[in-house]
Amino acid sequence: MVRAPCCDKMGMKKGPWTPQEDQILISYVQKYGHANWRALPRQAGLSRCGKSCRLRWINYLRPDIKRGNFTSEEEETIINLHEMLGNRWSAIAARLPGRTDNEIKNVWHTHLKKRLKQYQTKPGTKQNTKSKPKIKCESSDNIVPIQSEFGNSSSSTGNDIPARTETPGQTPMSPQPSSSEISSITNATTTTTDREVNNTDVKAENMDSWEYFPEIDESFWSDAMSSDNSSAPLTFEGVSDEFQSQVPSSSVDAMETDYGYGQNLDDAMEFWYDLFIKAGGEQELITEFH
DNA sequence: AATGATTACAACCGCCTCACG
DNA sequence: TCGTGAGGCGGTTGTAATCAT
Repeated sequence: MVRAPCCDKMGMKKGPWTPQEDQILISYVQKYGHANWRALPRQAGLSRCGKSCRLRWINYLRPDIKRGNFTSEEEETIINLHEMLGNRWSAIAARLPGRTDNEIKNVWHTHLKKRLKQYQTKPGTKQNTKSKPKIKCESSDNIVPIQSEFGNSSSSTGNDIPARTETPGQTPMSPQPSSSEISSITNATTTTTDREVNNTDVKAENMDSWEYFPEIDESFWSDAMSSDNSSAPLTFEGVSDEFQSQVPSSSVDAMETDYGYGQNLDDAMEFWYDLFIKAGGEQELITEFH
């Protein structure tokens, strides 16, 4: 089914929004809500299509939007979530309050991807056999995976990194990144993040390695997908006893709260993957899903 | 100061999913 | 079951701002 874009309608304005249009949209949404985006512009007196109004509201005008630069902690979170979720920007945004999928997508493409690729392509960089890039963090023993193969992440554009020279206030790009350089990418050492949990639990065993997280290949996901039970909640009993023994029940409770546990297969996969990562366990400990 | 290159980000486009009749 | 409309998502583009030469 092919449908003409709604903005093709005659008279629909395109391009940047004016402050007046913003004010009209804000006033209308605050007064009447946005139950029907398609009807909204006509009712509000805007010469925009509903899709444009929705986008403007969600990405810019919402009162809970957090403006300003991303913090290093937020960037680290994006990197970690992208490692797990791939280009599922809305899913990543759901875990970053006040940030939109569009904003995260932009910061990924303009900042993070290029920086990570810079490190990835440097010869002599220690990588594992599957060439998954790893970044060594400021505290010397904090190591974070940057991209995964199964994440189908956005490194396929083939664009070269521009040979831009360093400028004040800009993140330097040297062939062998120093710890301070790396910290500009992943600088959270005191917040409660996934990686911190990992650090606490696992880092002592991996002090000299670029392998921070255990290797996970695609069989992890294919095993899960092959269960073909997308509507059934995945139970804790669906994971091997050996893995269960590694995970405190309090961790499971907390993760269930975060993930809306059992809603669908994707959620459950994320749930167990995160749990698996936090536990610092070995891949083979998750062998089947119910 | 001029100009071209690069970056940052708002906005658009097309496709997909889901609800509903 | 199928067609349709609407919302949502990810990819891409347009352009203003910034920087380097």
